[in-house]
Amino acid sequence: MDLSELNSNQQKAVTFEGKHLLVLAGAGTGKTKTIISRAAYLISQGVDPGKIQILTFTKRAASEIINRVKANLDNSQAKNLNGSTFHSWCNQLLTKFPNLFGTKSFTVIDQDDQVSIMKLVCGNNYVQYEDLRIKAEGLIDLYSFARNTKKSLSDTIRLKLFNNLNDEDTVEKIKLIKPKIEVLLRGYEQKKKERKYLDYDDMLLVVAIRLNKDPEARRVVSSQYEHILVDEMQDTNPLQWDLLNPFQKICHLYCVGDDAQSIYSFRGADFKNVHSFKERVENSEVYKLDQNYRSTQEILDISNWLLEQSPIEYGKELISVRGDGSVPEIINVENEWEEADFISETIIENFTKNNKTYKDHLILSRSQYYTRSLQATFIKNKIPYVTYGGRKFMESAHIKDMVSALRVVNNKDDEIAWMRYLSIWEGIGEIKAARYTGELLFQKSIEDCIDWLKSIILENDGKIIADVIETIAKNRDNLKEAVDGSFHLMEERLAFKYRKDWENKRKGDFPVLGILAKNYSTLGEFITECTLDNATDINNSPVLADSFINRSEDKDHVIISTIHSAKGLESDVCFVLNVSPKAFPSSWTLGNIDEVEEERRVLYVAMTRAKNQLFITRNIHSLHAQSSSSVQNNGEIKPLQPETYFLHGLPEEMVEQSTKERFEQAAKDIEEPNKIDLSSGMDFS
DNA sequence: GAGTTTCGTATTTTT
DNA sequence: TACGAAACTC
Repeated sequence: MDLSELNSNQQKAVTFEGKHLLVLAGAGTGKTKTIISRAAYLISQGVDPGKIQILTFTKRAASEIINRVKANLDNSQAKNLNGSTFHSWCNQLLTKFPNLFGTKSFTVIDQDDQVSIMKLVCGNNYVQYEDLRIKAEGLIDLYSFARNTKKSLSDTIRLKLFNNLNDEDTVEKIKLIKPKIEVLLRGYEQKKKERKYLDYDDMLLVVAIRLNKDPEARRVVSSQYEHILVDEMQDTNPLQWDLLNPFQKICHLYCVGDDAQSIYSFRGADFKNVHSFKERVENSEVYKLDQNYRSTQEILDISNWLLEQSPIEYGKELISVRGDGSVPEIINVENEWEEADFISETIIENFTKNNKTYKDHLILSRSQYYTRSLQATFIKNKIPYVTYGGRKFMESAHIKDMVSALRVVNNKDDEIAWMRYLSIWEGIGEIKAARYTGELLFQKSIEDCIDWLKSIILENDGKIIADVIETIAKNRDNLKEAVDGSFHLMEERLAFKYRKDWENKRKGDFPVLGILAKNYSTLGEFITECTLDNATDINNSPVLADSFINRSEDKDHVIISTIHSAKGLESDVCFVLNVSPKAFPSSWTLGNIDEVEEERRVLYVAMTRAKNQLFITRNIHSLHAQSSSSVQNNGEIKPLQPETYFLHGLPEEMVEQSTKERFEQAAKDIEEPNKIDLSSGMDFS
């Protein structure tokens, strides 16, 4: 274990000898490096790698950390090191100790499934649902938020639906709708129980509750772990804290985080939690890292400036070890196509003339949705790219269809899966599917279900409906065969259902699913892992790394990422898209201070990804709208306040506005925002 | 009742 | 986009 590459503060943190530690590390100060070195250090000190558990929020972060620890040591030394997301860790515990947690057999459901169940419940409780203008999605959001933050339903309703107002009028309104919402949420819980479903939050909750109240459970689990290493501590929510808390009695907690990078409050995270670490954890220390190794000083200057404008005191000033570089540039564009053109041109120029690779470029967007035109432009210009944080493989409709067949074999009471599976077939719509599902739930075993299917729907291609299930049931021990065999039977129907983009988009996913399946020995494991593991980009999947698909790290391509998915990433040249009024902060925040400040941190995270060059694009039309007023969708005219734009008041010398000719006029307009402009910001296209 | 087409609408962020 | 609801046809 070589400590010479670490500075003295990092060394101090890595070789910490006390019980528990929180490392507060600003952006680019070596947070990931510290956690990696810590794991390697512990192993080199003789700790059994199997007794170290690294916890992260995304699968990618987990596998990256594990891989880098391995690279740090002789490969075999770190072989049993555990790294997983909070959810997949809990799943391991639930599977490993089914008796302890009372989880003999269960099906993990994702958000789509949650919504499907909630829709069923709303249908059954029309009286409550009728005049409640909340969609099933909204109800699930409320439910999940309340459980993650451990807030009461009333408080959650106030916070989410009434902008946290507390006046008499609001209190009355809440009193009125709360009982209705409660009936629906209880209905949802009932359904979950009946069908043995665990949603994402349940996975954490079941483990947390048991560990907190049962010393025996703590004893059993404590024999498994000595050190828990937590990445991105600022993003933990009260529920996750409940999960970690019991471990302070039985393990060493080693947490790293940065309050200025907390961007998950929508999931219940509260960055102030890191501030109370010392009070909540006995025998703990807090260390700080503040030397930035990533970026040039100019990039840190604008990032520091952004944080200074916040009413929240972060007490943070990043200082660059690397020194000066070039000033960040703001590119003012007409529209997103011009934005896309600018980025394409810059990348191509860097690639052909400036000796840079595609990989040196990172493009960050507030939302996945916004990168559409950019992706189109990249395709046109033949710029290779990958996206992080996009639609997920396992979430795509055709894969879910196939998985629904696997699910009913795994758990024949899986109502949602039966509905989906039956609806695939010709002649079966919502009504018939519901009727059949009702019958199937009465059957004792999957074999009975197969017999029932055969007996009832032999006409048309009815037989195939049973055959698919039978094929899977027969191949429970050979999942690849189960997938390939059932696909063979379903292909014709699926090809028809998705005929619009079957050949070039969907068809190829099924062999991939088969390869994924090969790695699992039981259906339950496979289904659960697929649900939890956002086996997102197939290129990056550790499971597929050894198969025919190359790993994305080996290829050269631009990365397009949402800012949320970009934590931990860094890049030579970084573009932050559409930093315009009403986008930063988003008009969705409605001026709610906590949300606005979170948006500020989102932008902060984005800016601090850049090593040498930071490009910020923005739309000139929204700048004009800024100085006038806007018509709300209720017809009300609401004046916009200039200070609700993060870059308002940015000192001129901190950035360079684009010098390209076609941007010059725009730059002038920004200096004189009140000038009447005939192209008043209305986009008639 | 099922299937098809069209239209509209809403799209922050993730496990 | 892309998904769902509504409108239309069989």
